[in-house]
Amino acid sequence: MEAVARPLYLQVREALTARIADGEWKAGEALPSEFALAAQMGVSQGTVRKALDAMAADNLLERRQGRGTFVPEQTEARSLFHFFRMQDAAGAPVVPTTLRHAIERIQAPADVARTLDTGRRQVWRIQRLRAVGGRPAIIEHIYLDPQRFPGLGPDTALPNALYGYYQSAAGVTVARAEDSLSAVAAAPDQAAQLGIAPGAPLLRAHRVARDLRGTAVELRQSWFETSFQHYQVALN
Amino acid sequence: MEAVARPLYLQVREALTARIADGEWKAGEALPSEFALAAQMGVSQGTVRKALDAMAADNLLERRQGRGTFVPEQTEARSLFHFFRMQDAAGAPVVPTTLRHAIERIQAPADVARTLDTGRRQVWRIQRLRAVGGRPAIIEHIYLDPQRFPGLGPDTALPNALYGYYQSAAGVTVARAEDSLSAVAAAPDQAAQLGIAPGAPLLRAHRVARDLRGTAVELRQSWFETSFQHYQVALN
DNA sequence: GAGTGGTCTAGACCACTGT
DNA sequence: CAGTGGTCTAGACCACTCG
Repeated sequence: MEAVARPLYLQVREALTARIADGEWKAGEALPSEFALAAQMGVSQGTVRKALDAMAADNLLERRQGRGTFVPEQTEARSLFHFFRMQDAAGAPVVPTTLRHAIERIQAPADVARTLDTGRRQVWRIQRLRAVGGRPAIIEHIYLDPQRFPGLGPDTALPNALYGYYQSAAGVTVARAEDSLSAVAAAPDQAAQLGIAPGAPLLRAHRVARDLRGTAVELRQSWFETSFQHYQVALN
Repeated sequence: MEAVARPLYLQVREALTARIADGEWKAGEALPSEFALAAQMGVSQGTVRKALDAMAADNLLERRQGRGTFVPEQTEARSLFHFFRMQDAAGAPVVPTTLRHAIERIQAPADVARTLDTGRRQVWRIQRLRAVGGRPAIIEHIYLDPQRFPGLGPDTALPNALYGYYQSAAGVTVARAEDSLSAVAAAPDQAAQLGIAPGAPLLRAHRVARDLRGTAVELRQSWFETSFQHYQVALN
């Protein structure tokens, strides 16, 4: 049984995605020109263009007229724009800072082990308390597979935006994520950290982040104090 | 001062969007073929195709190979898929039913009047209590401008999915929306309606829905009881 | 079989970037 | 200036739908 032939431009797209995932071009570097890629892959320039345009639409590439086609860098601004949806009452993006964090190696909870496919191995858990406008506002629990993040340790210094760190330190590119949102009551220890009353409402986000190949690389739980910030979603 | 010439395919896209908004083709009807449109508008078929593809990507059109290019109908399935993001614990889409509703004409709160641009006029407010799996789970307050919905009255029978009603009864197509999410404590009357404890956490969504021209046509506040359903968001 | 959108190619010209 | 992506055109062929 032969699979149905997929369109050429999708094959080109997958081949290029795989080459990026393999590190053939690193973050910030340019791919060869459309004509060069077309010659390499034995297709027309128009077909390469269609593949590149589709990848750019999914934020897997950045095209700059007159310069080239680039593998995006997970800069802090880019991470915030794509993967952080909190805005203040005026609709302006919110930039959180980290007040404190802790990194531990723990036995993976069942759902974490299942999602990250870590089997019986231990996982890293990063806990962070983050502030918005100087005020404690976000609690995060982040789970990572030590096999994919060998450089991580209890004393690793972490930047504000983790996805840039994943990329530069472990070669892991977060390409997309899914958030599952609900409202929960603040537990006593959460309330103490955030300086609010126990039982006060918090917005909880359960996130699975995936790399270019679609493999889950991060599981994150966040609790947001939403009296002065909102989670913004565009629907169309 | 002449504005910079925009690309032809964007001009084509805007012209077609305006013609759809004007009702030249109604929901469910097909546009002329690519070649016919190209001849009409004096551009090549490839340029029309680029405009149509972009509109299809934004859910403004539906293309079906061998059949034609259609103006989408706001069926219940489509509305749910595009504008309702609740899923149950298993990740399956949730289909709410309406338990009861009330339609009143009220003085518009300031933010409603500003968003819908109704000035000093009164507005319609639709209140609904909705159930998921037979269990009260969602409270909605929906604000509409009577000038855009002249057929609406206190005794109007409403279907489950309002956006289909907007389209068929008032010729208003909801093309996109923005949700702003936060967590709040249930007020006593809300708790009573939902059968939960006062102060229990609810997920609140503040929505502005816009038509094809980008004009705000609906303002909606929803409160979700999220112990058995979640608001799902894809990020990329 | 006629008509539709989907794919693929080829080539021309424009707009922007860096040297 | 050379090289890049962006736009526009033209034409061929394929896959699907319907009568």
